[in-house]
Amino acid sequence: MPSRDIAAKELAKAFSVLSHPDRVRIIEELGSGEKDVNSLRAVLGVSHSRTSQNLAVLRTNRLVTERRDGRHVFYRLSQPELAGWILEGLRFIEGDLQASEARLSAFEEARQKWSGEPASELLVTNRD
Amino acid sequence: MPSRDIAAKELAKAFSVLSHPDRVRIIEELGSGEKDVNSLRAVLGVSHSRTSQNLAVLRTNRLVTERRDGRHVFYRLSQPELAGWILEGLRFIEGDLQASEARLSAFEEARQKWSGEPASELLVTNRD
DNA sequence: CAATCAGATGCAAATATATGCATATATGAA
DNA sequence: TTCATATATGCATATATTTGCATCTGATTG
Repeated sequence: MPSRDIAAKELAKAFSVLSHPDRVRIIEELGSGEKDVNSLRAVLGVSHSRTSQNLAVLRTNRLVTERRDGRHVFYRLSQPELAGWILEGLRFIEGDLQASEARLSAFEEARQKWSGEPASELLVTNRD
Repeated sequence: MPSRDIAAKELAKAFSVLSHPDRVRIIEELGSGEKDVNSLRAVLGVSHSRTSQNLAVLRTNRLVTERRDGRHVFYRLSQPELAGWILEGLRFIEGDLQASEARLSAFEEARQKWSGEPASELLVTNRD
C-alpha cells in the first residue's frame, strides 16, 4: 500500500477517535487535570458502561493514560500538546465563515474551555 | 440539551468529516492547488462515485469550494492551511510509539509528497 | 484472618443506528 | 449524443448503546 494511503488511513483513524461527542467532552474535561471514571461519568451524564467504553477507545489510541489508585482509575491526557493542535485546527475546520451558527458557537465554546489553565492539579500534586 | 453537549456534538461532527481516508487524501491533494474531480479520482484510484460522494461531504461542510469551468468542476480548499495542519497531526500518531518502522517511513514519504509547494496556481492563474 | 460484601471499572453479546460503497439514474454543458 | 459530475437507492459493514456479567479492590463482619 502506497505511503499516502497509509498516512491518510492513520490520520482518518485518528480523527474518527475524536468524532464522538462523549470522547470530545472527556478530552475537554481532562484538559483541566486528571479525573476518575466516575466523575467523568457524572459530568457527562451517561451510563458508566458508555463512559468506560469511550475511555477505552481513547486509551487504545493512546490519547489518554490511566493511573490506578485503589478502586479508582484516573485518566489524563497523554499528550497535552494534542489539545493545542486541535485548538489550532478549529479555525480551519470551520471552513469558510458561513459555517452554521451552531458550529461556530460550538467552536467558540471549545476554544474558551480548551485554552483554559492547563490543569493546576497536574502542575502541583501528581501524588502517587 | 445543555450547550456543552451541543458544542461537543458539533465538534465531533466536524471531526467526523475528516475521518475518512479519501477525504483526508483529497484535502492533502488540494493542498497543492485546485484540481478537478477526475484528476482527484485518478490520484486516489477510486471510483468516480466514491470521489464525488466524498467531495460532497467536504463541500456540504464547507471545507472545499467548487468552481465550474465548462464540463469540469474544480475544487479547492476553503482554508488552504487546512492541509498543512492535518499533516502536522502525523507527529502525534508517531508520538504514541508502537508505530512500526514501515509505518514511520510511510509517514515520512507521505509528508514529502504532500508538503509540496502550496499552489502556485492559486497565486497566479485563477482564470475563470 | 478468612469469608463475604459493595463499589468502581472493564468487557461481551445483542440490538440499534450510522456510514460507506456500488449500481443505476439524473443533470448540465459542449 | 457524449463527457464530466452529481445524486438516489439499496445493501454491507462499522460503530454506538444498552444490558448483564466479570473482575478487582477495599471494607466489614464473624
